[in-house]
Amino acid sequence: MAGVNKVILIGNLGADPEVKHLEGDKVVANLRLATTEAYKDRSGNRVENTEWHDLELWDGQARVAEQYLKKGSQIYVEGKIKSDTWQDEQGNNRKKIRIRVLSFTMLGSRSTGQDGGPSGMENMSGNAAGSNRNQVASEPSIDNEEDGTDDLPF
Amino acid sequence: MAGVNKVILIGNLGADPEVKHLEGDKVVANLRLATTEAYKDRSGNRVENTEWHDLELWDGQARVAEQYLKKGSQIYVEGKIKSDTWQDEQGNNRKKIRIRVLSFTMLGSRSTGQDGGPSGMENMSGNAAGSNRNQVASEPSIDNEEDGTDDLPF
Amino acid sequence: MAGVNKVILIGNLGADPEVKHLEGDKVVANLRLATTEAYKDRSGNRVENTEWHDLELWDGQARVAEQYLKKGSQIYVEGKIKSDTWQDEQGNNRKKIRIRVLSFTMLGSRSTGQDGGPSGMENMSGNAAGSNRNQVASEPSIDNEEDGTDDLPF
Amino acid sequence: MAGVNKVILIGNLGADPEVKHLEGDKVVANLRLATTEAYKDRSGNRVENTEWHDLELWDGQARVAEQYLKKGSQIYVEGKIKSDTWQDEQGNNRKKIRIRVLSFTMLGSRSTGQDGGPSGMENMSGNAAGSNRNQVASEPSIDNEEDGTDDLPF
DNA sequence: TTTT
DNA sequence: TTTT
Repeated sequence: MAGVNKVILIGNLGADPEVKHLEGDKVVANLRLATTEAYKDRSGNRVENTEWHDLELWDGQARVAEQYLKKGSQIYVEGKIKSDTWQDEQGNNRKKIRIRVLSFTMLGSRSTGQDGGPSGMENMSGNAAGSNRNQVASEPSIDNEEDGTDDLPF
Repeated sequence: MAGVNKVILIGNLGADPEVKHLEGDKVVANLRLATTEAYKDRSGNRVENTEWHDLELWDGQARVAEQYLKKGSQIYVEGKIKSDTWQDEQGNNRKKIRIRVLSFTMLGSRSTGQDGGPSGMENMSGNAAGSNRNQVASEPSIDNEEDGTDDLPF
Repeated sequence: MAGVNKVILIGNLGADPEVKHLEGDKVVANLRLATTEAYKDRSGNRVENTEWHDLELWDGQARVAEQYLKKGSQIYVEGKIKSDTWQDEQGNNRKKIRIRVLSFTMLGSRSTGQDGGPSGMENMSGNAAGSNRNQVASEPSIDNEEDGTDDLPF
Repeated sequence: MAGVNKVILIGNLGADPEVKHLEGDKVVANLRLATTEAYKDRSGNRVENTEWHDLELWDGQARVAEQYLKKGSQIYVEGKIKSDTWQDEQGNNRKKIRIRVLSFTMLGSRSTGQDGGPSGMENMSGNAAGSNRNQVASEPSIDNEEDGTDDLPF
């Protein structure tokens, strides 16, 4: 008991978020995130290795993702590992792992303009994504007033 | 903007929690936590190095700590670095750093049953302390003022 | 570029480590780790949810795991997500995710002395598994061949 | 025993790195890092709160910091809390906390030029700072094959 | 399949 | 001041 299941990622989106608006005001967003590491192999050659992660966000987080993230966005993500299991057509047990995102933050979104002034976006995203509210998160089917309006950048 | 300030500790309490019940139902608990690392120096001798951390817990967390933690308890802690600044008697600027605990979990409390106690204890603590709260985050049915006013203790 | 891919787990082993000694002195250990979270559903009922993780350890770490871990052991794990992909018999693309363990620490091994064993064990494991190595990592003045032999508690 | 002392930060440098080259090829860099969180107070007003951290890097990390970081740089940092204690002029015991950086990564340093091609810098920093080598930390003398063969199990 |  |  009393387990810990925590994932921390920094990477870039491989595509725009896929967002589904479900009944009852529920929203889910799926993201593909690439984390790349680089190291030198035995011969001293630089090797790059990219891992792709399937992220799942709900409700407030999903709405923020829909609005502010797009292909290429660099984000910091905090979440947990979550597996879905099912039987495929052949009756084999299958398992798929997703990262259930509990909080995220946009990175490096300095509005290109070195000092173009606050685009507002970063702040809003910062606020909404809630790097610091990462202990808060959102349960899909749950009225999640913690962050409440906070997950919504308005 | 959009920062991350996260601390993860595993260690043992150097003393029983110090708990203060304030007006307005607020509670604050202060803990001293030791994290010990061991390594071998150049001569191959084992060296131990202990770092002491000042932890601060509020309200729900503080109450759980008061009830279940004591000197020697091993815990997993998640929180953030928080500095207090003030002027000392000589008028010098002083600064003290504390870890504001956002969640914790009791470890290794294999009911050795030192002194009995409800076997359900770990669960309660696990649940209440919310090791899982931070993964799960929102307790559906629980008034979860966490970040709310909680970051502003007064 | 410059990604982060980090996993932090605390849980219990569902079985003894499976260890394979390969040619060339290489060793790999596979562990099944359960992380359990508890929360209350909308009706206020306590719900437990367990996630099973496939861990993979190499060489020094694997040897320590082989020697000191067993079914039921509670450990802290730090690692990264790593996917294997292949084609199954039907020619479908398949993917399996594992946690590549970079360090681990035994927890709560308060020598209840289930079956005796060297009381110094925890230290050795602590040292060897190197939970602290990853925090210590490089000591400025120390020739820190990293994980090298250092992962071996001898 | 077997403690964990881990700090994860994302923020911006308040000033250029202060670097000291010591005898014996040792180098130490000190950084001031700001992590900002934003939340809404009880009245719904947006509040920003900035925490300043004193970071300490050694050798390889210090050299990379010296070369690539400057005031305003956004970085991801992994390290541990480390306290220095001493007596001040009045004979009072004083304590100062620093974050000993074990790895860092530059963020958002997309060479402004959307696709200006690899400036090289990011890669180098990525490689050197070793977001992924973050369990490894600074190799005094660099050539950091640690994970090297280790990530390649054969 | 663990743990409480 | 903890723990091993």
